[in-house]
Amino acid sequence: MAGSRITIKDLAEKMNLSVSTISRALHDHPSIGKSTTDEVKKLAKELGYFPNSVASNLRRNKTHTIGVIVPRIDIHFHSHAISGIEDFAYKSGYNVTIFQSKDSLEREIAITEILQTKMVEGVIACLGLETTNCNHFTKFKELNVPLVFYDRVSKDFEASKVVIDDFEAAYKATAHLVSIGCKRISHIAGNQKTDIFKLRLEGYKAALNHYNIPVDENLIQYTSELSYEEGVICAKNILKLEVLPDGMFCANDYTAISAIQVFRKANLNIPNDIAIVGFSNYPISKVIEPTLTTIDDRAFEMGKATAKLLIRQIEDTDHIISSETIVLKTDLIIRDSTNLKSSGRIL
Amino acid sequence: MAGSRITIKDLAEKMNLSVSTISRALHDHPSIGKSTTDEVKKLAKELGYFPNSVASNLRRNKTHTIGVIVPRIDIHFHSHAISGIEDFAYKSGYNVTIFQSKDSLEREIAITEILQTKMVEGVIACLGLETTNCNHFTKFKELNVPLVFYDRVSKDFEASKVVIDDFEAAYKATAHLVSIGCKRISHIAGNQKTDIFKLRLEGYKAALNHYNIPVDENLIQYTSELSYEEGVICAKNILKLEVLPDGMFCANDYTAISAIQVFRKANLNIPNDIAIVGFSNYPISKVIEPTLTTIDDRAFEMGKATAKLLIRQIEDTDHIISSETIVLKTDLIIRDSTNLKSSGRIL
DNA sequence: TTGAATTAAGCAAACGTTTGCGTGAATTTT
DNA sequence: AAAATTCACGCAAACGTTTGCTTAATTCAA
Repeated sequence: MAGSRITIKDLAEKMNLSVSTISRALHDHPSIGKSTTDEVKKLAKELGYFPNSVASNLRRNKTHTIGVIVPRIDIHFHSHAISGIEDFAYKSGYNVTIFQSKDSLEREIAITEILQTKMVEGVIACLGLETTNCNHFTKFKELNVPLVFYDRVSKDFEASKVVIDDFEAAYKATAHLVSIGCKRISHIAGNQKTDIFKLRLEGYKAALNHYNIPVDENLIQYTSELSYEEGVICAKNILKLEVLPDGMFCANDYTAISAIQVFRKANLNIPNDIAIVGFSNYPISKVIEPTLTTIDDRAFEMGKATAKLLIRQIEDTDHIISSETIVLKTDLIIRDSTNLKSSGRIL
Repeated sequence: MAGSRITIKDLAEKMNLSVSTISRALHDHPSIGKSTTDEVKKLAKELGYFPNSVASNLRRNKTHTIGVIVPRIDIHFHSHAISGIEDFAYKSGYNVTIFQSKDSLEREIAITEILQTKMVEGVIACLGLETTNCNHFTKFKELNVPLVFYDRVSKDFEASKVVIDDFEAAYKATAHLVSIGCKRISHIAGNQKTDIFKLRLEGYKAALNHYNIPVDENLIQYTSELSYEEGVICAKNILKLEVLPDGMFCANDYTAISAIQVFRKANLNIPNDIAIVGFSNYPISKVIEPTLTTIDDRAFEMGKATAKLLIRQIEDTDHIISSETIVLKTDLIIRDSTNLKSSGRIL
């Protein structure tokens, strides 16, 4: 499509210089005279020359491009992570090419194959739900292209990772419920094929254990996608119990919100009858009524940290780093959904 | 970084064939014998050969890459639009490289310059808030690289565009308020430097005119970013009026929600005291209490339509299309925030 | 049994840069 | 004034593909 793009060759002909001289002049190479350098640049500007980075990439074996694979772009968490990735990458002179796996293993594999052909200098990935093994990522190791996973990572695959401490966050959330006096704490869990949701469940259980509260499987609802709709179903299931819980930790904010609403429609008071903690700090959480206590998952920060780590590995020429795992701190944001009124439950 | 990538040349040497034969065999060129074609492919697979698309791109003058410029990725609307873009592009064999302008004109310009060097085959852009003229996009025209704007477009710049009919949507939203009996309708407006927000204001005014309701500037609140926080301020300003409005059309959902909450805290009933319509159909809108009547802005569809139009133009070899504008229909989604109880206001 | 057509492959240029090496000329050193 | 150094630039290969043009061998038609 490049209509009649000006090339270095054109400049060379116009100036009766060799292409190598032009190239060097444009890069301020010291072996080119100051005056010619200036004239070359001047002419380049006049003619509207701009370099063809594809050619340059080929020759220099560098693309300054990183490939990003996410399940879906339109999920709040990922769009924020991607924003962090793009922002850091841009400032470091890298471009990001984005692919969504749509949680399909097949598509995820196809994407890795595309990335392989594109000479990307690094890859960032967040695993799809269907992904249980990471064999399709080994090619990047073989090719020496740095790879960093974020959020949904594989325990079994040795690679750099950036995660939040889901276990600790869930523990913290559950402990918070205990600390305000909850004795029967329910949990809406995510897909247990995904480590992060497994960890959230484990953190929940660990906190209960620590406070000598028996784990009651009846209080645990499992979902496959943690969708709002699934949350409604889970909450309704909870309502069917003979003895209701007095606290609830949900593996994301959507389910927490649906639970709030189902419970309120059943004339339960949040937090006094059931205190609720979500996970992710979605914008909605500070707007819902009551505002939702939740875990801030640091999506933007995570994206930024991921890009930073990746670029460090790309630019670490002596390949000393083999793999590195960064665990980001989370924050428990306490809001009204766990803010018991003094008139509330007796501790 | 490409450690020891297998190239066509390697295959050629191993098989005592020329590189051109290998290349043709890999592409099922008819002038290569069936048997050699098969053998070449077999060896390619064995050795783990995969093409270097950078080299191929350079030679063929095609990158199958489209560049996307958005203000921010982490805004719900854009993340959905990008999702639509990526999805359609992927299925059509294109990759997307994403940049966020952060609403900075300077950065937007810098991005267009980067894109120019990258041989992208097409560009999709949503203008940043600071962008008032589009001179930095003319280079794409000159280079014959197709360009499609979406959502925030420039009236003065001739190019393909995909938009929703903001005027009609705003008109529809306002008319809906009138239809349920509102007589004093307020508006929270967006940045008037941006066409879409101007159109929303105009649609609002047009509907009032049509129903012979005088436009009262006191009822119109202007914001610069339509943020939640600005919405709170606007709503509080409205509360200071001597005569309160009985309806309100907000240029986005965030401000609508903040208004709902401010009004409720002031002991006003939504919708009976003030009925409220938002804009964009953010996920939060169907979850807030009361659920919010709003305009569905078709973000995903818009992204998809944009990518479709762009790719059509890329592949339209005889460059017949000069520019095309697609206007997407919007839907008014009626929910509780305008669902007057029969016990409500007397019509 | 020729000549023509077909088949299967190779040669080499091209895409636009970058870069190691080479080379005269100008400048400096001794 | 000769030698050494520096300066400013050119030559040509290279990055990995693709592709127009040839070419040699085979097959076919008459």
